[in-house]
Amino acid sequence: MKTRVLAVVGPTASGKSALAIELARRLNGEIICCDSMQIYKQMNIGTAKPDESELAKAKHHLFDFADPFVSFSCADYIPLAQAAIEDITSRGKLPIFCGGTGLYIDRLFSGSDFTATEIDEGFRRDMEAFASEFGNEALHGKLKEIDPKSADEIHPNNIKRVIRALEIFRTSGRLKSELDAESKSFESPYDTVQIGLCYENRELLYNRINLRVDKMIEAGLLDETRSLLESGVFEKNSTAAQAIGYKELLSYFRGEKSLDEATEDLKTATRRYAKRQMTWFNSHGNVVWLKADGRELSELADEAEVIVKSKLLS
RNA sequence: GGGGGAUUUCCCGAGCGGCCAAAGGGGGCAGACUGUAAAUCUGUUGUCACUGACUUCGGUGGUCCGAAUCCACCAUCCCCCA
Repeated sequence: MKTRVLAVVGPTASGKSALAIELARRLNGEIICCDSMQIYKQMNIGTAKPDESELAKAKHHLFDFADPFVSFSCADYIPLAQAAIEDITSRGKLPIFCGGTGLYIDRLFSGSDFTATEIDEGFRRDMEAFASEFGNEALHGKLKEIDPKSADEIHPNNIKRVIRALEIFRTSGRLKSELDAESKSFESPYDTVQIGLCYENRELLYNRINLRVDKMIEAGLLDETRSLLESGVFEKNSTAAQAIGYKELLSYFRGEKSLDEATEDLKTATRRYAKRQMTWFNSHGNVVWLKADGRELSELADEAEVIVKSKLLS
């Protein structure tokens, strides 16, 4: 019998955290972060990490532990998440993933492993240089020679992915298209259910986002950004430096924009991110959607509880 | 009171007589995604009976075969002199 795992997914600001906590309470579960930014230390307000009172309501894993100066990736995440599942399950509890990083959940749930391939920073830099000198098409041409199938699926302008495909061949001697095909045949080691929060009326979600950003500013996002800025994280090309919430405020600190303008940029970036998440979750995994428009947490939790009990815990 | 400049499609902003439904960017909408994923990338964005037609470039009139582009007047905004 496979290990049962639950996930609460959906776009940013949709109310995932609160629902996950409530479900943890009702179903004897513990929460595991599947958010690529909430894992970092020193990034609290901007990533909307659960606060003290929320942390007190349920046991949380994989939040607030990574060093923002060290790049962290999906491949680093998977073994940690697997260990967390094992730990929680061994104590007779239900692991509940909560977060909006679709790729992490997708790879974890499908039993992917990245151990066959590696990263090669130097190679990446060389390829970037090649692309800027000879053009994206030329770089794409290299991939076409060794792995035409992948080349066909990756747009020439998406340099990062073209480079990764080349990197896979360089570090493992295997083709990305081949590895992808293999991974599709893996059987998931878990029995999973993904509960997604969606808003039929997009404006409602966007309002929540706008409001949350305002609250973040009130809660001291500027100070948090300033200290991260002073620490030098944003000069590093790390994953953490990409977090929405800080980089948009940088133009304010540099005196290029007013606080209002920078705040607007932050809201816009967050809304666009939410849209990308919706696109992802709509086409990955079998998400059971819960309409969240104007509904109380208890109501959503009731519905989610029924779904989980029938689909996962029966 | 006198002189000069501006007004472009949701926003910013090019265009300065035909090749303009109008560059480019932003935003919106849709999509992709297997080691940076809160990242990266793609498509689309006046209307319709959509390989064509129709309505748009502050307003009204005019010049011209033809105008967002030229002229006149009006409106609004900005700058300089008083």
